[in-house]
Amino acid sequence: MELSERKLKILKAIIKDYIETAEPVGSRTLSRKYDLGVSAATIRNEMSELEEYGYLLQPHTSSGRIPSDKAYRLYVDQLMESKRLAKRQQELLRKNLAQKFHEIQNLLRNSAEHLAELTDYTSIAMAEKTQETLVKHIQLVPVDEDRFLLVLIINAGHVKNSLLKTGQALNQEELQKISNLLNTHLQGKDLRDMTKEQGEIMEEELPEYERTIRGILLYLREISKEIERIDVFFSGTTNIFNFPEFNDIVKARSFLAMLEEKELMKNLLSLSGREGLSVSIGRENLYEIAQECSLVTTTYKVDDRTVGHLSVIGPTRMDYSKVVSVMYRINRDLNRSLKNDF
Amino acid sequence: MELSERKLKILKAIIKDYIETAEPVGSRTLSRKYDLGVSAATIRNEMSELEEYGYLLQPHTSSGRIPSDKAYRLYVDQLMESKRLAKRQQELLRKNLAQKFHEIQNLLRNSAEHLAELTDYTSIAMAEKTQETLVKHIQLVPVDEDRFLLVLIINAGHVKNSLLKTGQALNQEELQKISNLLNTHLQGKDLRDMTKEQGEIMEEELPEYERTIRGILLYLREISKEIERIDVFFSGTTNIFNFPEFNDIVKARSFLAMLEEKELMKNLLSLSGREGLSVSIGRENLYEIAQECSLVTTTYKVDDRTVGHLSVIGPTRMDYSKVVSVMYRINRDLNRSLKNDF
DNA sequence: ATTAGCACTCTGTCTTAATGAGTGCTAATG
DNA sequence: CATTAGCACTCATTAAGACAGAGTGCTAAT
Repeated sequence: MELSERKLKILKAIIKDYIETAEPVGSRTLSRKYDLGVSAATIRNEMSELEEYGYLLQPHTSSGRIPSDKAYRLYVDQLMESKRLAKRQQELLRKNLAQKFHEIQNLLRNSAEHLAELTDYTSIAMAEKTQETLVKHIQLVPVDEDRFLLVLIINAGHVKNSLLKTGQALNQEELQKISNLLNTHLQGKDLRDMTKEQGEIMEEELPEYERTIRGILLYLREISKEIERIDVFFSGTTNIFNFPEFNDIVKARSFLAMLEEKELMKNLLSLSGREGLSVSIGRENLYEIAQECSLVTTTYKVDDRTVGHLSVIGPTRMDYSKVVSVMYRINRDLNRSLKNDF
Repeated sequence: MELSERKLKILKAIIKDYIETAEPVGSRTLSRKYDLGVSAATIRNEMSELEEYGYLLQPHTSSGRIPSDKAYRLYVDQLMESKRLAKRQQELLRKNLAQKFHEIQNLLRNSAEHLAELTDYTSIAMAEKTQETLVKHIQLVPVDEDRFLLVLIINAGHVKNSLLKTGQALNQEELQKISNLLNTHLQGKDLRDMTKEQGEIMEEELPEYERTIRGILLYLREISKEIERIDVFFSGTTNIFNFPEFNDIVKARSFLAMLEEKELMKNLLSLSGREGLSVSIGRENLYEIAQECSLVTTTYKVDDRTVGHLSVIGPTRMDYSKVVSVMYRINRDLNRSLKNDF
């Protein structure tokens, strides 16, 4: 079903107006505000047809019309024009680019903060949990008489460390000996598979360090849970109060409650964005609470492994043009950083 | 100015009732609901005097009265009785205790989550920024052909690490040589004082590793900023929607906006809690936006150094008795964990 | 000193009426 | 024949007025 040139023009005007004002738009306002070259009555007829086709909705019989999810989809895919970034935005982006980060989490978190400031919506950063937890390298580093630092490098480039108590005085050489033992036995093994037997074999080999080795094994098993923790950051959560659709305390609350559900957010982002930049609008989102929102999500990879998502969430009446433009830029910058630094 | 027995009894009843209902309480309700042994008229007279003394406020001429900050202060210091924890709470606390954490941040974050669930208010966890950033130990650990891991231990027990590129192939022995060099020159030095000259001296000593050393120095200077980052976590932020005093969208918004201001929160917590458990009520808080809230804050130390705060924030009409009881327990548990594990 | 009775105050809620933006339909127009 | 002007009708929002309910302060009685 192809829409006529004129219908597209009218639809685009309606969407633009609604994005701007959040008010249902009527035929008269439209003809007065935009130069469409036809009278209000004609627009009325066209609008009526656009409603039949499912592009417009009428909140009640005698009100103006608002765009449907279908209309936004058409708008995002075909109608909208990319926006030039404002000076203020350009500058912020330059700053974002200039900083250096040594952990992907911090990089994402920082970008999320800028993203929220640039778009005036709520931004979400998510550091993807590690899929595998294979031991790559273990190193014990001396600290005090009775403490040492265990450094654990996992295959995916993740590093974990922790101060552990020895229970016995150990010098650097002894620690190195234990490190070597651990590496020969555990390299390539999955953290979740640290069995008791594993420990016993090692303890037999260096029985004088039995207690220390046992402590380490215990720690490795515990840490595997911590590594799988999902990290989700937000910025600009209070921005939603700017939008009349969330002026209702119940709506605002359920929006914020949704953000607090980390598991849900994780799935939402993973589902919404798989490759590059993607937009999911209203009911396209699988979760009901998110169906009055739209998400623009970018996905980041290092060596073909997804390491994180960056996302903007707002009402379906979102300034897609602005958001997409900003995210394209951030996406480009971030990918550059990731390539260079990780 | 000493309050009579009867006045105290009435005041306590008013506070209890207001904490429960959030409605200004009048003399009739009071005499009907609580067994005070005197008529409504007498209560009226007493209330009128309590108002003169500054313990009660009257929102408008013909309404009931609400407690002032002064009244809450009296209540917290002298009137309230500690509450026994409910079964549900006991259980959650046991769970909280059972988990092991290897980073103070995670420990605090987790406790904050439980705290919010237990009290039905908003909880805040703050990991205090490190005051000093003196190098305690540096260790380089081999990873790939072209990458190694730098582990940095700072005096306060903080550990930072990062994957760095060598720019040249380095084996374990060579890395150890560089580690030793770094330790002899940098131990005890402040991270913020890493000067160029410092680097040049070291580069002269091992000129063949010039590039690597330069990279490390650069990293150390950068990381000093990251270490000072404040970490603030929240839990139960949407709980405030349960309270009628935040049913106004403007109030709710400004509350949430306050939480987003990390610097402000940091100061608020640091000021509010210095030792053990402290309560700051309404206008006792220095920041204006926090003056309709009360904070119950606990402070945590390791080796006499403040490492974090845990706090509950809610309306001044807070169930102090419940909150204080819960926090005493968490405080005890947490101090135990800190003593054992850090 | 305490209490019952009463007039008065203020808020919140409900009803009603007025306003205004918008629609759909019909008939006129180029 | 597509377009447009005109008109009756719908629905939401807002303002004003009426009313009930909870509370107070004061006075007089106990």
